Amino acid sequence: MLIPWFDAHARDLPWRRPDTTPWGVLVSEFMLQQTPVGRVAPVWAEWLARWPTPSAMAAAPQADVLRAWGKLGYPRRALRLHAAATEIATAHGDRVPSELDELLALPGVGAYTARAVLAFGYHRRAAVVDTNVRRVIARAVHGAGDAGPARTSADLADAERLLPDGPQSRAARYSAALMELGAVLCTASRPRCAGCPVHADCAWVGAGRPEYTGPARPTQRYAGTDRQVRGRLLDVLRGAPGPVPRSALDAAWSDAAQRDRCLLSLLDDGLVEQLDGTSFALPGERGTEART
DNA sequence: TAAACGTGGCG
DNA sequence: TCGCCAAGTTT
Repeated sequence: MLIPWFDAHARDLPWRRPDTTPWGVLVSEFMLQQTPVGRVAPVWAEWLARWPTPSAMAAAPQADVLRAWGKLGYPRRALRLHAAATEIATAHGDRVPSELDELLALPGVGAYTARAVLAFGYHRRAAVVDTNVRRVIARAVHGAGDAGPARTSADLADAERLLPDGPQSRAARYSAALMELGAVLCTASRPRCAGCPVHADCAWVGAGRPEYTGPARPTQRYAGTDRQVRGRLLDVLRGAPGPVPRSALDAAWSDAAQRDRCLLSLLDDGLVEQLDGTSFALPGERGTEART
């Protein structure tokens, strides 16, 4: 019932097209780590057109990759994807690995992304546990109002137990369907149980849809945080055609102590390079003259 | 294990 | 307006 529903209602996302390569899937999964589908789609298309293979991306300077990443957020992901591309190009013959342990060894690839590549890139039997699947399992299997704190190995075991027997491609499709269910129907707020293909078997519905009772997720602020300051600084570098003088970065945030601390952390993360005493640039940037 | 890590849309 | 939330990973 879940797969037929998916057959009929799956969103037409660009990375789901049949001609998408495992590399295309890997790129999409990096971008989708904490960034909504709607913002990823246009950027993903540009990336695949520009860098259709891992080696193509590996050949690009990090600065180009960071600019192309734009405002997707968490730019360390762009650096890790570039590093993964380099490793795939040099150590895997330019082919995205199709073994779980090899995928997990790539920078920026964790339990979710590795299995997503197996399922969506290679149509292999793999349980994917993301925020959507965690919520669906919490409700449909355990009758809870929502997923509480991470229970990583238990969720993975639950998800694996749900996978249908038979061809691996069918289990892979089931994984996609489970995610889709959480993304479009079994949503965090106001789930649309009417029209849910597993409504009749849902433990949460069976229990009368009880409220979530677990601990509240810690609310994370953004305004005034180092994350915002780092974002501002990086935005200056992305927007400039080349290296910028320190004064350009100084203008991005008034609190000098916080600004300096954040610049140091960006340098430490490899997201920014210092070219000389007074000029800064995205890593791998060509050109040496600072512009005002 | 908890905290850090960007950004923007929506109710 | 503002809190919530979005296909996580790393340290």
